[in-house]
Amino acid sequence: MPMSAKPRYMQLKELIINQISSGELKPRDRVPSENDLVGATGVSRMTANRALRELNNEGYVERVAGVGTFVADVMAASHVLQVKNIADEIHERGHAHSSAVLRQGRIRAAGEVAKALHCDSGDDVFHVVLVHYENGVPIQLEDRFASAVFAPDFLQQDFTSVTPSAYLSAISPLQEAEHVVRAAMPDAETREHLQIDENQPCLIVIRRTWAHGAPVTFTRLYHPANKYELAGHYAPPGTVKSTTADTIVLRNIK
Amino acid sequence: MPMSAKPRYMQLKELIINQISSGELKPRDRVPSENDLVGATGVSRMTANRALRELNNEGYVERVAGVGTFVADVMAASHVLQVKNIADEIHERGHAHSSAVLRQGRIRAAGEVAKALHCDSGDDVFHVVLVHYENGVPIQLEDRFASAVFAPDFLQQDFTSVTPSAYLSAISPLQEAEHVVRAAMPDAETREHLQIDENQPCLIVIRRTWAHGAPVTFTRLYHPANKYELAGHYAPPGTVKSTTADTIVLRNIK
DNA sequence: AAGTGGTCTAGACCACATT
DNA sequence: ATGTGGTCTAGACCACTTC
Repeated sequence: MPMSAKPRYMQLKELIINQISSGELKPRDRVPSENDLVGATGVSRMTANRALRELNNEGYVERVAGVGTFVADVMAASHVLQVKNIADEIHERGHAHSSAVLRQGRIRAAGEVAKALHCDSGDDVFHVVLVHYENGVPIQLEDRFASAVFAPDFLQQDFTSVTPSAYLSAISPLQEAEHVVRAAMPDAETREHLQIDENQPCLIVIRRTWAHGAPVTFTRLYHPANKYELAGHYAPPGTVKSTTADTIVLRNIK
Repeated sequence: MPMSAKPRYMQLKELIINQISSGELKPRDRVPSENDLVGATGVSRMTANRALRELNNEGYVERVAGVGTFVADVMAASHVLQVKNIADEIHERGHAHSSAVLRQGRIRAAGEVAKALHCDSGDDVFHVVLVHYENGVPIQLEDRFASAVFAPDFLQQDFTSVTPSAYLSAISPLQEAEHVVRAAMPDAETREHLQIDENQPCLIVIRRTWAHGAPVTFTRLYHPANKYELAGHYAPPGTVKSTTADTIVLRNIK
């Protein structure tokens, strides 16, 4: 009965998306099979198939023939503009990653930070500053704020072994991301931490991520402009099946 | 008869993609309807429907209920990392766009340019340099090289009325794009053209686009870093139906 | 053997555009 | 009136994994 405004496959999709968004279904959880949906909702199998197939194409779930359908892992994986872990990027280049934590604590949100995280000035948020090294060369200063309610164990983490990005991704899949890329001259402190040459700018990536409809992290990433650049490649869908979104990664210049 | 390696809907998709890639089907051309495919290939309508529906999701075609299916316009439109026309961006902000052509001619490809366009050193390529102004303020220096075989009328265009980007998009839909974002100090000439303050870096976007499997343009875009930034937003598929890829636009700071 | 996803069929009804 | 896409059904066969 296509009386209802929305088609049935769409209703099924929204049903499952809501369960994922609310946390009712967590990453790696099993999603109702096509036959489950047929039995539970009375649709035909083709309709259930379309719902799950589209959720798969959109990155919400993973399907394995003969096994089942599962909530997509970690995050909408390669979807969110390749929010790749800096440590993974470095390891993929065959280099050694290390990092130093300059600060890890609690801070009162104010101004830009409060605005970015949708909280009131004076609210407690977590704050971590660390420098990432590639083969001992500093390549990124990470200045990150995280909502306290979202990541209660934030202060107990050892961010030299698991990056903040990896830790936060493990807590909950990110659902939305906002990026800003800027160029600017570094201040004295940044220049020292990144060992930036005199008169060299830095490339700044500002990122905000959402989970469950609310912003959870606000991060500023500073990179020495003469050593690193952002690279992105887009190929038409279908040629590569892995992702529908563009991928952008930080890479060495030259 | 699912004897063939590839599923039939996939074969149909590839058939149509090939016709688009080869230029046999041009933007706005009518694509065979579902019933056409049923009659021509003997598949069921559901199979033809899936092929065309997926091509639509992937941006190759546009479908209009009651009318027909057509090759997607201009380019995989919003797909290629929102390769938006700078003039359109400025107009969307309600501002006035103007531009000045500094150079428009033929040049022998060499070094980086030859490599980027996959042609031999010494081959002729077109070269245009122009400055774009927003309300009279210079915001972008465009340094563009275009394959001569791809755009034979390049030298006859008036790029102050139609930007090179718009002109090239109209010739053929772009199929692949590569971006690099860097920060660097401008050289003296660039600083003068963009009226960049002393000691201010610029944000550089380097873009290469493909059509029909070969690179056709290679462009360097320089922006005053204290006035402009790149902003991108990613929302999960399904929430917004327009595009599956991220969108990144140049925008004012503050 | 049972369950899963992957695909395909041959019908069907609908809302909508064009003619 | 015809053709279009949009959706849905109730079956079917297959390859695969798990038990």
